[in-house]
Amino acid sequence: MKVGVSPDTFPPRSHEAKRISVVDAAASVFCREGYAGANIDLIAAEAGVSRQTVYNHHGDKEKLFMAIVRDLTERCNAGIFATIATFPDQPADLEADLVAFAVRMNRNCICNRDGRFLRKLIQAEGERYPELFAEWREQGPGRTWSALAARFARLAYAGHLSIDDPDVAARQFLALVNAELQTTFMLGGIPTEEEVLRSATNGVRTFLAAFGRKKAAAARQAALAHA
Amino acid sequence: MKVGVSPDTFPPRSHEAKRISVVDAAASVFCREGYAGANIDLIAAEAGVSRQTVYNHHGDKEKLFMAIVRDLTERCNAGIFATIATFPDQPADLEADLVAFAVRMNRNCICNRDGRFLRKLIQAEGERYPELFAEWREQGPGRTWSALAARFARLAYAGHLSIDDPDVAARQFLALVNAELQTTFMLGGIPTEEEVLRSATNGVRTFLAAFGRKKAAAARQAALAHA
DNA sequence: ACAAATTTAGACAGGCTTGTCCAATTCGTC
DNA sequence: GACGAATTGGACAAGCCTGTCTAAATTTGT
Repeated sequence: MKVGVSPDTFPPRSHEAKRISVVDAAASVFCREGYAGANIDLIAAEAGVSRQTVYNHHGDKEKLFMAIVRDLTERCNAGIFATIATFPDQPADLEADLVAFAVRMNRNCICNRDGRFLRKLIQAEGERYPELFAEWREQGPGRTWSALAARFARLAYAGHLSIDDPDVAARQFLALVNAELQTTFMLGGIPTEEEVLRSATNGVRTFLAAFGRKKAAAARQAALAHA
Repeated sequence: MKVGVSPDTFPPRSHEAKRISVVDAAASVFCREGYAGANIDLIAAEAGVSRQTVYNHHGDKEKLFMAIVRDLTERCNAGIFATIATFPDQPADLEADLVAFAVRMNRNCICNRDGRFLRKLIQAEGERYPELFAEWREQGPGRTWSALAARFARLAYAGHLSIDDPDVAARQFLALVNAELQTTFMLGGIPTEEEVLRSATNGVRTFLAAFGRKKAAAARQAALAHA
């Protein structure tokens, strides 16, 4: 929208800076206090601006909330796709590469500020704003899991894995590498680097035991036949 | 406190009935609206009592909230341990029995009213009441996972599974059988019976591919040696 | 049927929050 | 240095919510 001869300078500099400041503070307060408990005065104070400035920029408590969610959704999706782009398509050491990928995924998308905030807002207010979070649902998990599934399918096609349903495998991969962080996530905490690494290591090990090419394939076929 | 010759009849009947009614309504409203957004008038109306009765029984909004959380925690833990007691220690058909167990676990503990409510309250207000939820953390996930790990260890000892670390296996089991329900949980929804069954089936299949006795053991050892 | 306890509806004060308005001040730009 | 736009602090009305109080109505046990 901002079309001008000299880009990025037309709107006054600190105007946009304050807007960002307000958005950041609002995300933090909405997360901490919930929608009803979030207090515009507190947001303004935390952003270092006056209450009137908050209203000037975003008009309304509800509009402000919507802006926050859209902002977080956009940034999180961008981060997730950027990280999926680093998927090890041609792994040197499959286990080590997948562990590293899982750690990146956690650090850059799930444990970082935006990820934690968006998750909490969705959990807390998702039912109240269906249309807002339906957008997230389609753009986020839907596209993300497909993209990840495509990478796993390619890895299987190249002979590194033995996978029947790449979509299922992708979801299970994410579930496994986060298996030991659930309690921490539940309480809104931030796992340590070591916890993230251990959960990813254990998760990838089990994932490869199930989907690895070597001998697991036989066991997997046996299990399927047995069912 | 209620010491009497004829137990359970000393306090008037509908007194306790109203108390339960208030607790149920409060759980629902706290969940839906968040702590700050929960409105005592609405709780009273939803419970079919007057506002004053709510105050007579629980004294305070915060005390009421505490009572709700304690109540839910207690009931959920009881349900979880009751369900763990149905773990297939001597499986006829390991895959089918584990799938059935996973479905029971989901239906009776995670997807039911108490489970969904407690999860949402912990996520939303956990940081605000650390001592309250610390109790849950120790009594809930801590003891639950240990108990489940013990069952898996017994299954491995009996030769049905090949497990190195039962605690890790137990957490991964739960993560796998819930892998496809994450998005639904996140938005507070209730998965259909079919979704629960499919997620459990896929999860158990992968779990057995990784920890099953037949040939996966060899693959697992290979993966370990390779790391 | 009686007496005690509980419940109810409504009014009420006190406090907090949202959103608006306005005059004074500061900031960025020419 | 001067102009215009943005920001500030504060006051303000309106509404909502909590928690208390009261008198009337209802329920309970005997």
